[in-house]
Amino acid sequence: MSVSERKEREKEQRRQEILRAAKTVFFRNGFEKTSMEMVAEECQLAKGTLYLYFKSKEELYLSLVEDGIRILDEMMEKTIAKPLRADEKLLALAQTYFRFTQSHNEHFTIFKMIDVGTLNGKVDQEKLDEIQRLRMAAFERMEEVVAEAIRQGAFQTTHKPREIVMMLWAATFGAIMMCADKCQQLDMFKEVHAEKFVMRIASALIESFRTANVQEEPLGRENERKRKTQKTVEETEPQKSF
Amino acid sequence: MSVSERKEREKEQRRQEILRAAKTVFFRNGFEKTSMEMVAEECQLAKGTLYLYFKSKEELYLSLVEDGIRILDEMMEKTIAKPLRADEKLLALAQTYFRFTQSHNEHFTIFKMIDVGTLNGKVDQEKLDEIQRLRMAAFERMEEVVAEAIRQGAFQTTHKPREIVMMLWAATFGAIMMCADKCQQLDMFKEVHAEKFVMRIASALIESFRTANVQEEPLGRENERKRKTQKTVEETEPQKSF
Amino acid sequence: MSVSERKEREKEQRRQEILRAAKTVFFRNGFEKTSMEMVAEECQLAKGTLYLYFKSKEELYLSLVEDGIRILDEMMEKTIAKPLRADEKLLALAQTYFRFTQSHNEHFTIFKMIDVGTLNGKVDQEKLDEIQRLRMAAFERMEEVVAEAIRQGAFQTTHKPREIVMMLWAATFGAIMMCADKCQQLDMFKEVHAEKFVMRIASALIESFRTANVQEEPLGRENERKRKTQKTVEETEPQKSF
Amino acid sequence: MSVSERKEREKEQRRQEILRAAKTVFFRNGFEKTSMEMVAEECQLAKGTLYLYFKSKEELYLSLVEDGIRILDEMMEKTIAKPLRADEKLLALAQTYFRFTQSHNEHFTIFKMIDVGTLNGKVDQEKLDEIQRLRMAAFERMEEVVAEAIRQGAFQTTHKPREIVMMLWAATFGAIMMCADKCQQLDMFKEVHAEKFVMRIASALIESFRTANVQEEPLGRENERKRKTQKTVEETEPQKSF
DNA sequence: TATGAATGAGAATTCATTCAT
DNA sequence: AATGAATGAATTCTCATTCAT
Repeated sequence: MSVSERKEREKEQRRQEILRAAKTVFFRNGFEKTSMEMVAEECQLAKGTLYLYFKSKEELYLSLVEDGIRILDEMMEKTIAKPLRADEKLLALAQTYFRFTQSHNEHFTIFKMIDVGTLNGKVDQEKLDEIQRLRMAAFERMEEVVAEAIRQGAFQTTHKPREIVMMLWAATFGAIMMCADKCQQLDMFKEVHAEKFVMRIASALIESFRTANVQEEPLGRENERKRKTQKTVEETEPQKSF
Repeated sequence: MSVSERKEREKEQRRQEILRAAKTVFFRNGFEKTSMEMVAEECQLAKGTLYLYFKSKEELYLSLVEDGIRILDEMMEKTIAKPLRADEKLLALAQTYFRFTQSHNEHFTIFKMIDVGTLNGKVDQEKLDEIQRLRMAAFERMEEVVAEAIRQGAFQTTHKPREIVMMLWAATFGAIMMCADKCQQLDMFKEVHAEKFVMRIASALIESFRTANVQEEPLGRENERKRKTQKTVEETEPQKSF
Repeated sequence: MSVSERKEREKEQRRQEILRAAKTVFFRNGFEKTSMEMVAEECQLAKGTLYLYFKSKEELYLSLVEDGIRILDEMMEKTIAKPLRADEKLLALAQTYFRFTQSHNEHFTIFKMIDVGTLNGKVDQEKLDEIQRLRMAAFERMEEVVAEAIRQGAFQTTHKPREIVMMLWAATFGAIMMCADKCQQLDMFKEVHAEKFVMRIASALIESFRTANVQEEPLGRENERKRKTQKTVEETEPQKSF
Repeated sequence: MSVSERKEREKEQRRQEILRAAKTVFFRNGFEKTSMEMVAEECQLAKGTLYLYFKSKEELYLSLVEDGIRILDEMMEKTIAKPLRADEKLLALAQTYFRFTQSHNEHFTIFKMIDVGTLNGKVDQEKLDEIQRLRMAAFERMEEVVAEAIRQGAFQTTHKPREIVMMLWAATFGAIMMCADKCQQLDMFKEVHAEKFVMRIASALIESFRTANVQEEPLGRENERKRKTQKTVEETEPQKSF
């Protein structure tokens, strides 16, 4: 037993070492400009060995994405566990997302490299599903927090919890992207204090949930077809309010 | 004259035809996974012909980006020209951005695919500068609108106009990204009415600018170093408010 | 008549202009690295036009070679016409060859670019023959000079005139090549006075023809087969004299 | 050890096999007209494999040149080691050069095909330097032989040893070139016994070194500028003697 | 006659993946 | 399990030549 256990452990270590190397070089060069040869060199293994641990370059990439998501997930879990009010937690979660992109810049940069969708057919569907599941789980946890905030009366909004999470997530993501290096970053964004910037957007949104907006209506697209036909002002002219 | 004019026009048409084909296939496969061969096939020309109109694959790609930015720029200009109040214009601009991403989905998708690093040294710096200039110009126009809103007393915020534009832009971008097809889109986003979603986020932000937030401080990073040393709660713990 | 004459003249001028342009760019870039496009640009004509005057890139090249040979031929003719003793003329001819390579460096460099033999099948055999004929003619004229030198008693050698010309030509050619730029020139040759160097070699050889060398035997290979079989020392060991 | 040794040996053999194939096809077609595909076919390997052994087509070519020079160098070394008088050795060296061009015709032909410009920037400067060094070394060894001949009183010439080597080398090279197959060889040269021809020229030159030529002056170009200005007869008119 | 747009057959090189050892 | 040599399809780009105008 002890022998096979050690072997198992060593195998896992090797796998981790490959992932580390891949993270380094993918981050440095991007997905397409990184060759398996480069990964092999970085971790001092032979090219062929990589294929004992990962079925393809795509699968290696996807494993990194998975790792990154797990890390983010754990960070968010810890934040949720903190003794804060529900509405405070939401802001803290935005901060957590931002801090993840800073402390795990490689992982975040790697996320952005390719659309996971492109990998369809090149990797186990199973693995893609697992990632989708992980991301959903994070969302659901956040929904819980929002639901609590509503129960506690912190939010008066008529939006559903899920919608609130989506809005918060989207805005936070946009803020982070704009500040991220390695993007087609506009000069002006180089000068802002990234964390403050992200937090300001997130808290502005959260603030807006505290007071009910009477014009709020569901964000769903159920009645979309009908609307299309009647061509309301709303679709052709800017909406002046909600 | 007439002959050379016609030739000129035909040449421009051919160029446009290549751009159309390129847009189609770059949109479908992304930059790296698209070969010049594929573009050539799409527009029924020989591979070599493409090089009569574009110096390299990178330049062809960048021309698409440039076109897209010009289109967006024009759309935004028209919105700004509308007889609306300044604060209404800001919302209308967010909508314009969104509508651009819908009606010119290929262009928008192509924006996102760009990895600036790939283009370095392969494209005229001139062209890159021109694009940067266009993007800056759009921002500056939006700043004007914000400045007007402040002058009109619609916004009480102490933020500088530029900061407001950045926040609005970032949030809108994030919202659009989350709803965009080709992203690692989460299932839940498939179910929202994209335009409403984007507009809701934008208007929530705009709303927050109407009332001064007393805790507001500049977003710049000037005093970053000092802060680093004194390690305030703000940097290690989630901020509870602004 | 006058009209067709003018046309004829213009056509010839155009041809010359193309040749001039080709000479310039072939010299600058070499045969392979020169494209017809470059030639066209240099002479401000369209690519297609070049093919009205020259059947192919190879034929254009060969025409340059032909021109060069004609120039050299004329220069040699003038030298031969000078009122010098026959043996002096031979030295003068070596000098003429050298001076041709200096004053018509482009032509000479172009000579060396490709083996004329490689053009077989890519150009009119006729043209190849014409070039061969021109080169032979030059040789025959030199033979005449040598024959005269022998008749005048300047040379005591038992070599046939043709052999003497060949030796002189070969040595002169070698000397010029060694001093030529654009070759894989050894450093040391950069420091010699090229003309003196060439002339010294030529005159050393000419000097050697003044006195009969008793061991001289014909340079022909008639009896080669026989020799091969008997394997003399001469073939395996260095010959100590002739 | 034995395993890795065998692998090492096999790898070297493969390298040699590629070099052999490359020699064959480069010899047949020249550098530009040979494609890596052709080399690959000749040695029954895949195109990509060539790049495991040679960084580029240029490097493969240069390796052949290097090999050739090494072979010639060894042959010359053996000749120099022979128990001959210094002046006899010089003749023997010319013969050695000639014999190299016969027994290693491919290598010699490949020498001539090289257009150094093509290799610039595509090959390790180191390798180019090594080749330059090898060629210089050969020259220096020959200089030694000449210096000895002078010490032994065989040569009365006032030329410096280096100049003598250069003259001998240039003339021998010219003679060999004229007889070489793949050149724009004149018909008449097909009929001479190449070795005799080469040797005759070399020995004529060597003979001329035995007796001092009173008019000898240094071949250097130190005082070139002065001469340019005073425009002596020597520069415009053929020199009648030395 | 002159043009120059279009062609399409290559060229060099890269690299994910396989497989014999 | 680990290796790394070998593969060969794919990619970008070039250019001599043709041909409709």
